[in-house]
Amino acid sequence: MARTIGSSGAKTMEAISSAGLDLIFEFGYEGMSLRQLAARVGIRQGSLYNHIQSKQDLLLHLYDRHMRMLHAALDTALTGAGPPAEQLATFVDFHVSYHVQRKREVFVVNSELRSLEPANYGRATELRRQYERRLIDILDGGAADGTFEIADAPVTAYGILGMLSGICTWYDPRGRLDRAALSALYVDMVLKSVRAVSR
Amino acid sequence: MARTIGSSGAKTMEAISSAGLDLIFEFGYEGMSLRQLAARVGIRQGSLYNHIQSKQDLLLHLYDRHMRMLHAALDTALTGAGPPAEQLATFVDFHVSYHVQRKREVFVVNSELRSLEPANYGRATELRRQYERRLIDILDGGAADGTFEIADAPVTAYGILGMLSGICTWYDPRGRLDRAALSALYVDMVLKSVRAVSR
DNA sequence: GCATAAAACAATCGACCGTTCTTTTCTTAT
DNA sequence: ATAAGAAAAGAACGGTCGATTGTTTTATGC
Repeated sequence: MARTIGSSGAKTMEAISSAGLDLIFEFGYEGMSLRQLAARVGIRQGSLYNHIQSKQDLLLHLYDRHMRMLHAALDTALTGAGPPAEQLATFVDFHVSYHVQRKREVFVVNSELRSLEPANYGRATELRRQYERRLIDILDGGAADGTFEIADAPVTAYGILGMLSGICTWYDPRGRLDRAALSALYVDMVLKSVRAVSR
Repeated sequence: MARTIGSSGAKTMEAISSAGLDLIFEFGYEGMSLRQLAARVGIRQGSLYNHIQSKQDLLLHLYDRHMRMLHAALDTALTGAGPPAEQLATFVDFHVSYHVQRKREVFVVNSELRSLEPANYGRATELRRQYERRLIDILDGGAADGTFEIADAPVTAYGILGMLSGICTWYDPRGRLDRAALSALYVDMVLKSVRAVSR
């Protein structure tokens, strides 16, 4: 026996990415073994190397894919947003929704940065820095026209992002709050925290 | 050669805990090897087992030690705090200060929970739940007497804790803000976010 | 100062790690 | 129909892992 009926490269790579995300979410990058991953995909461990160059390469692939999606989705969400308060509300709503829908991706990206090798780490943090920059710019804009009261835009941004990013560590879709209620709650909190007039 | 001059059980265990914290902070629990740890402590790897039962036991030890300190320190900080707004301000100030001073402990505890075996995991999350409970109670108190406007106390608490706990992932003591300034900024943000009258 | 316990050593275990290589089978374009 | 290439199986590799054992050395209480 060797190659099984119906196998296809693209589908297998997608299965590897998806299962890899699950396993890293559950056990961490170091804690996941390629044998585990192969077993879950339904192939032998050696066969993984028809699709990835190395374990590190898989992590980088997952990271890049996620960050590209995140930036693109944020672009779409912010298109046509008006004054700073509305921009901020839109940003928060987007961020919450994205984190609820993609818990695993976000958690992996936030917690496994340190497992990236130095060369990859630099590029990865730069992508994250760009994302943070988007929020800082919104805060600066609101501070400039007097909408917001902010002591330090970057630190405020880190605080907001920390608050929202924590969601993926505890949110349970079967819980008390649905996505919309959660988003509304956090939009309200954030706007108040920078003393913006609520929409 | 065997036991070295000046060796002492308690001192060695302390060195193991300290070095273990550093290594887990840097490489993660799965990423740290006991050989690495022993080398940093200055003993052979087998000698570690004179002080710990297993690698897992070390992680649990670090977790317990940290949580006990955290609860005790919070008790002290909250002693004699007055009305809800002051309690909340005290809580935030305490939490920020603690996170700044004990970056490594907090990061390890927050990010390596999943590496605890099921039996240990349950007890560990219970300790964390108790800590969250302290904040939820403060929020409930403020909501009851009209000081705070809160949609959902637990979710608000998770938001606040996420915001503050993120500090240990980016804070640099050599940076723009010192501990006091950082604390003041976050106290202000949190109080405003629940629409409490500032002190 | 001697007996006992504590703490370090060296050596080793089996298991598992990421990765490579060869062989076989399936798919697809001609 | 067939050749070519992709994708799988499967065996094997050198290393490293956490953990155990037996021995030797040091510290300490009587």
